[in-house]
Amino acid sequence: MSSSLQLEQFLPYRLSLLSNMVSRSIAQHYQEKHGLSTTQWRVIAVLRQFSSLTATQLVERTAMDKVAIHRAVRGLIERGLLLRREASNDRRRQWLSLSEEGIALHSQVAPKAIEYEQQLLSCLGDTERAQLEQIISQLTEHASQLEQQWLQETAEPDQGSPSDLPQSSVNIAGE
Amino acid sequence: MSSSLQLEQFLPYRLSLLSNMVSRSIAQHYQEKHGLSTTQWRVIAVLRQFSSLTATQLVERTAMDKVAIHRAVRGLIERGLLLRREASNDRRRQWLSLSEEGIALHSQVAPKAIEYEQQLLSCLGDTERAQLEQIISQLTEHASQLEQQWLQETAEPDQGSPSDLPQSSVNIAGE
DNA sequence: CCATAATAGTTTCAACTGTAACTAACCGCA
DNA sequence: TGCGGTTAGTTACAGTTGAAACTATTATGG
Repeated sequence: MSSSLQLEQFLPYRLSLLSNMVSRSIAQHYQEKHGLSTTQWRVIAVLRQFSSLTATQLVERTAMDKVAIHRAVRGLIERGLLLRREASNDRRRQWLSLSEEGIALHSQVAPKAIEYEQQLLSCLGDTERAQLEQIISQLTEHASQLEQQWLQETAEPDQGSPSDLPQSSVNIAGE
Repeated sequence: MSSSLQLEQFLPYRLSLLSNMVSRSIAQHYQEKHGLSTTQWRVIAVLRQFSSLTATQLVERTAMDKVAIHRAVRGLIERGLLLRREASNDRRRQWLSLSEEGIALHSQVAPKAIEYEQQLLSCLGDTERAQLEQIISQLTEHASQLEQQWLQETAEPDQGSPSDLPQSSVNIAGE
């Protein structure tokens, strides 16, 4: 029983700390030097890979919600970093792609991001990196399933069993 | 060279995805069932451990900024979940502690959080869990150092060497 | 075909968040 | 004692965020 946790021991909390720190570090760079939000940078990164996507496809690929994508895209278009043209077969859709300037910006920022990743990982050996990759994949997939479950549990409208699954009577947790 | 990354391969992005998923799952529960924000829940969790802390100590222990803590605390006091009394020796400070109701609430939420952590980790073997713990610790410490560095780099007001450390000329990155 | 539903993108609004400024209390040293 | 500097907590404000409503267009099925 690894019950009786403290906040500092609690995996979700530690993950959140780490992730925030990492995000802040990189965001620092592209925000202050290039005036990009995180969402905007993600849009650019994804469009560099896929050349041309619709907003909905961006939503799928970046795991951000459509309002966020909309706003990011609007800002990028205003700055001339993105091009937009209507899809010929469906006038609701519009294809988005990087402009020359967008590509140029990407090639300024991407190396920095990669550099950061390298530096971050430099504290791990090759084996550890492989383990990390593997573990994150597993956790992500599993967490995605759990999210569904927990979402439904919460959504249940009636009494049923408010606190079934009597669980360790213990101490803490965060996040 | 692990250059030429795609967003889905980029560690900071993957970390962010995982962390958000995990946070959302748990937050789901204490937000919808108990009307607690993440910060509020963290405050409760920490105060359950330490019985009595000042706001400043909470800031240190939760890694959230003082305005966030202030607002969380105010909300909790209004709901009668927290007690506040002025420190005798320093009238600026005030000791915060859980009320009976606060403790009761904690004992409703904590098991759920622990249960979630258990479920999440159930997709890993014992070895993997140990590795994960270890790697996260290392990364967190290292990331904390890097954050300082990158912060300074950005803050540098002059030209100096805008892009020293010529790095892989490559492809992508997110976040 | 027309009516209904679904989808893509956009707008609105209210809540949340962080930065910076502010107030009150303490500290230290002359 | 009293004045600059520091610290604890609070407030104000401006920017960001997400849920839900809305518009325009396309798909469906009777």
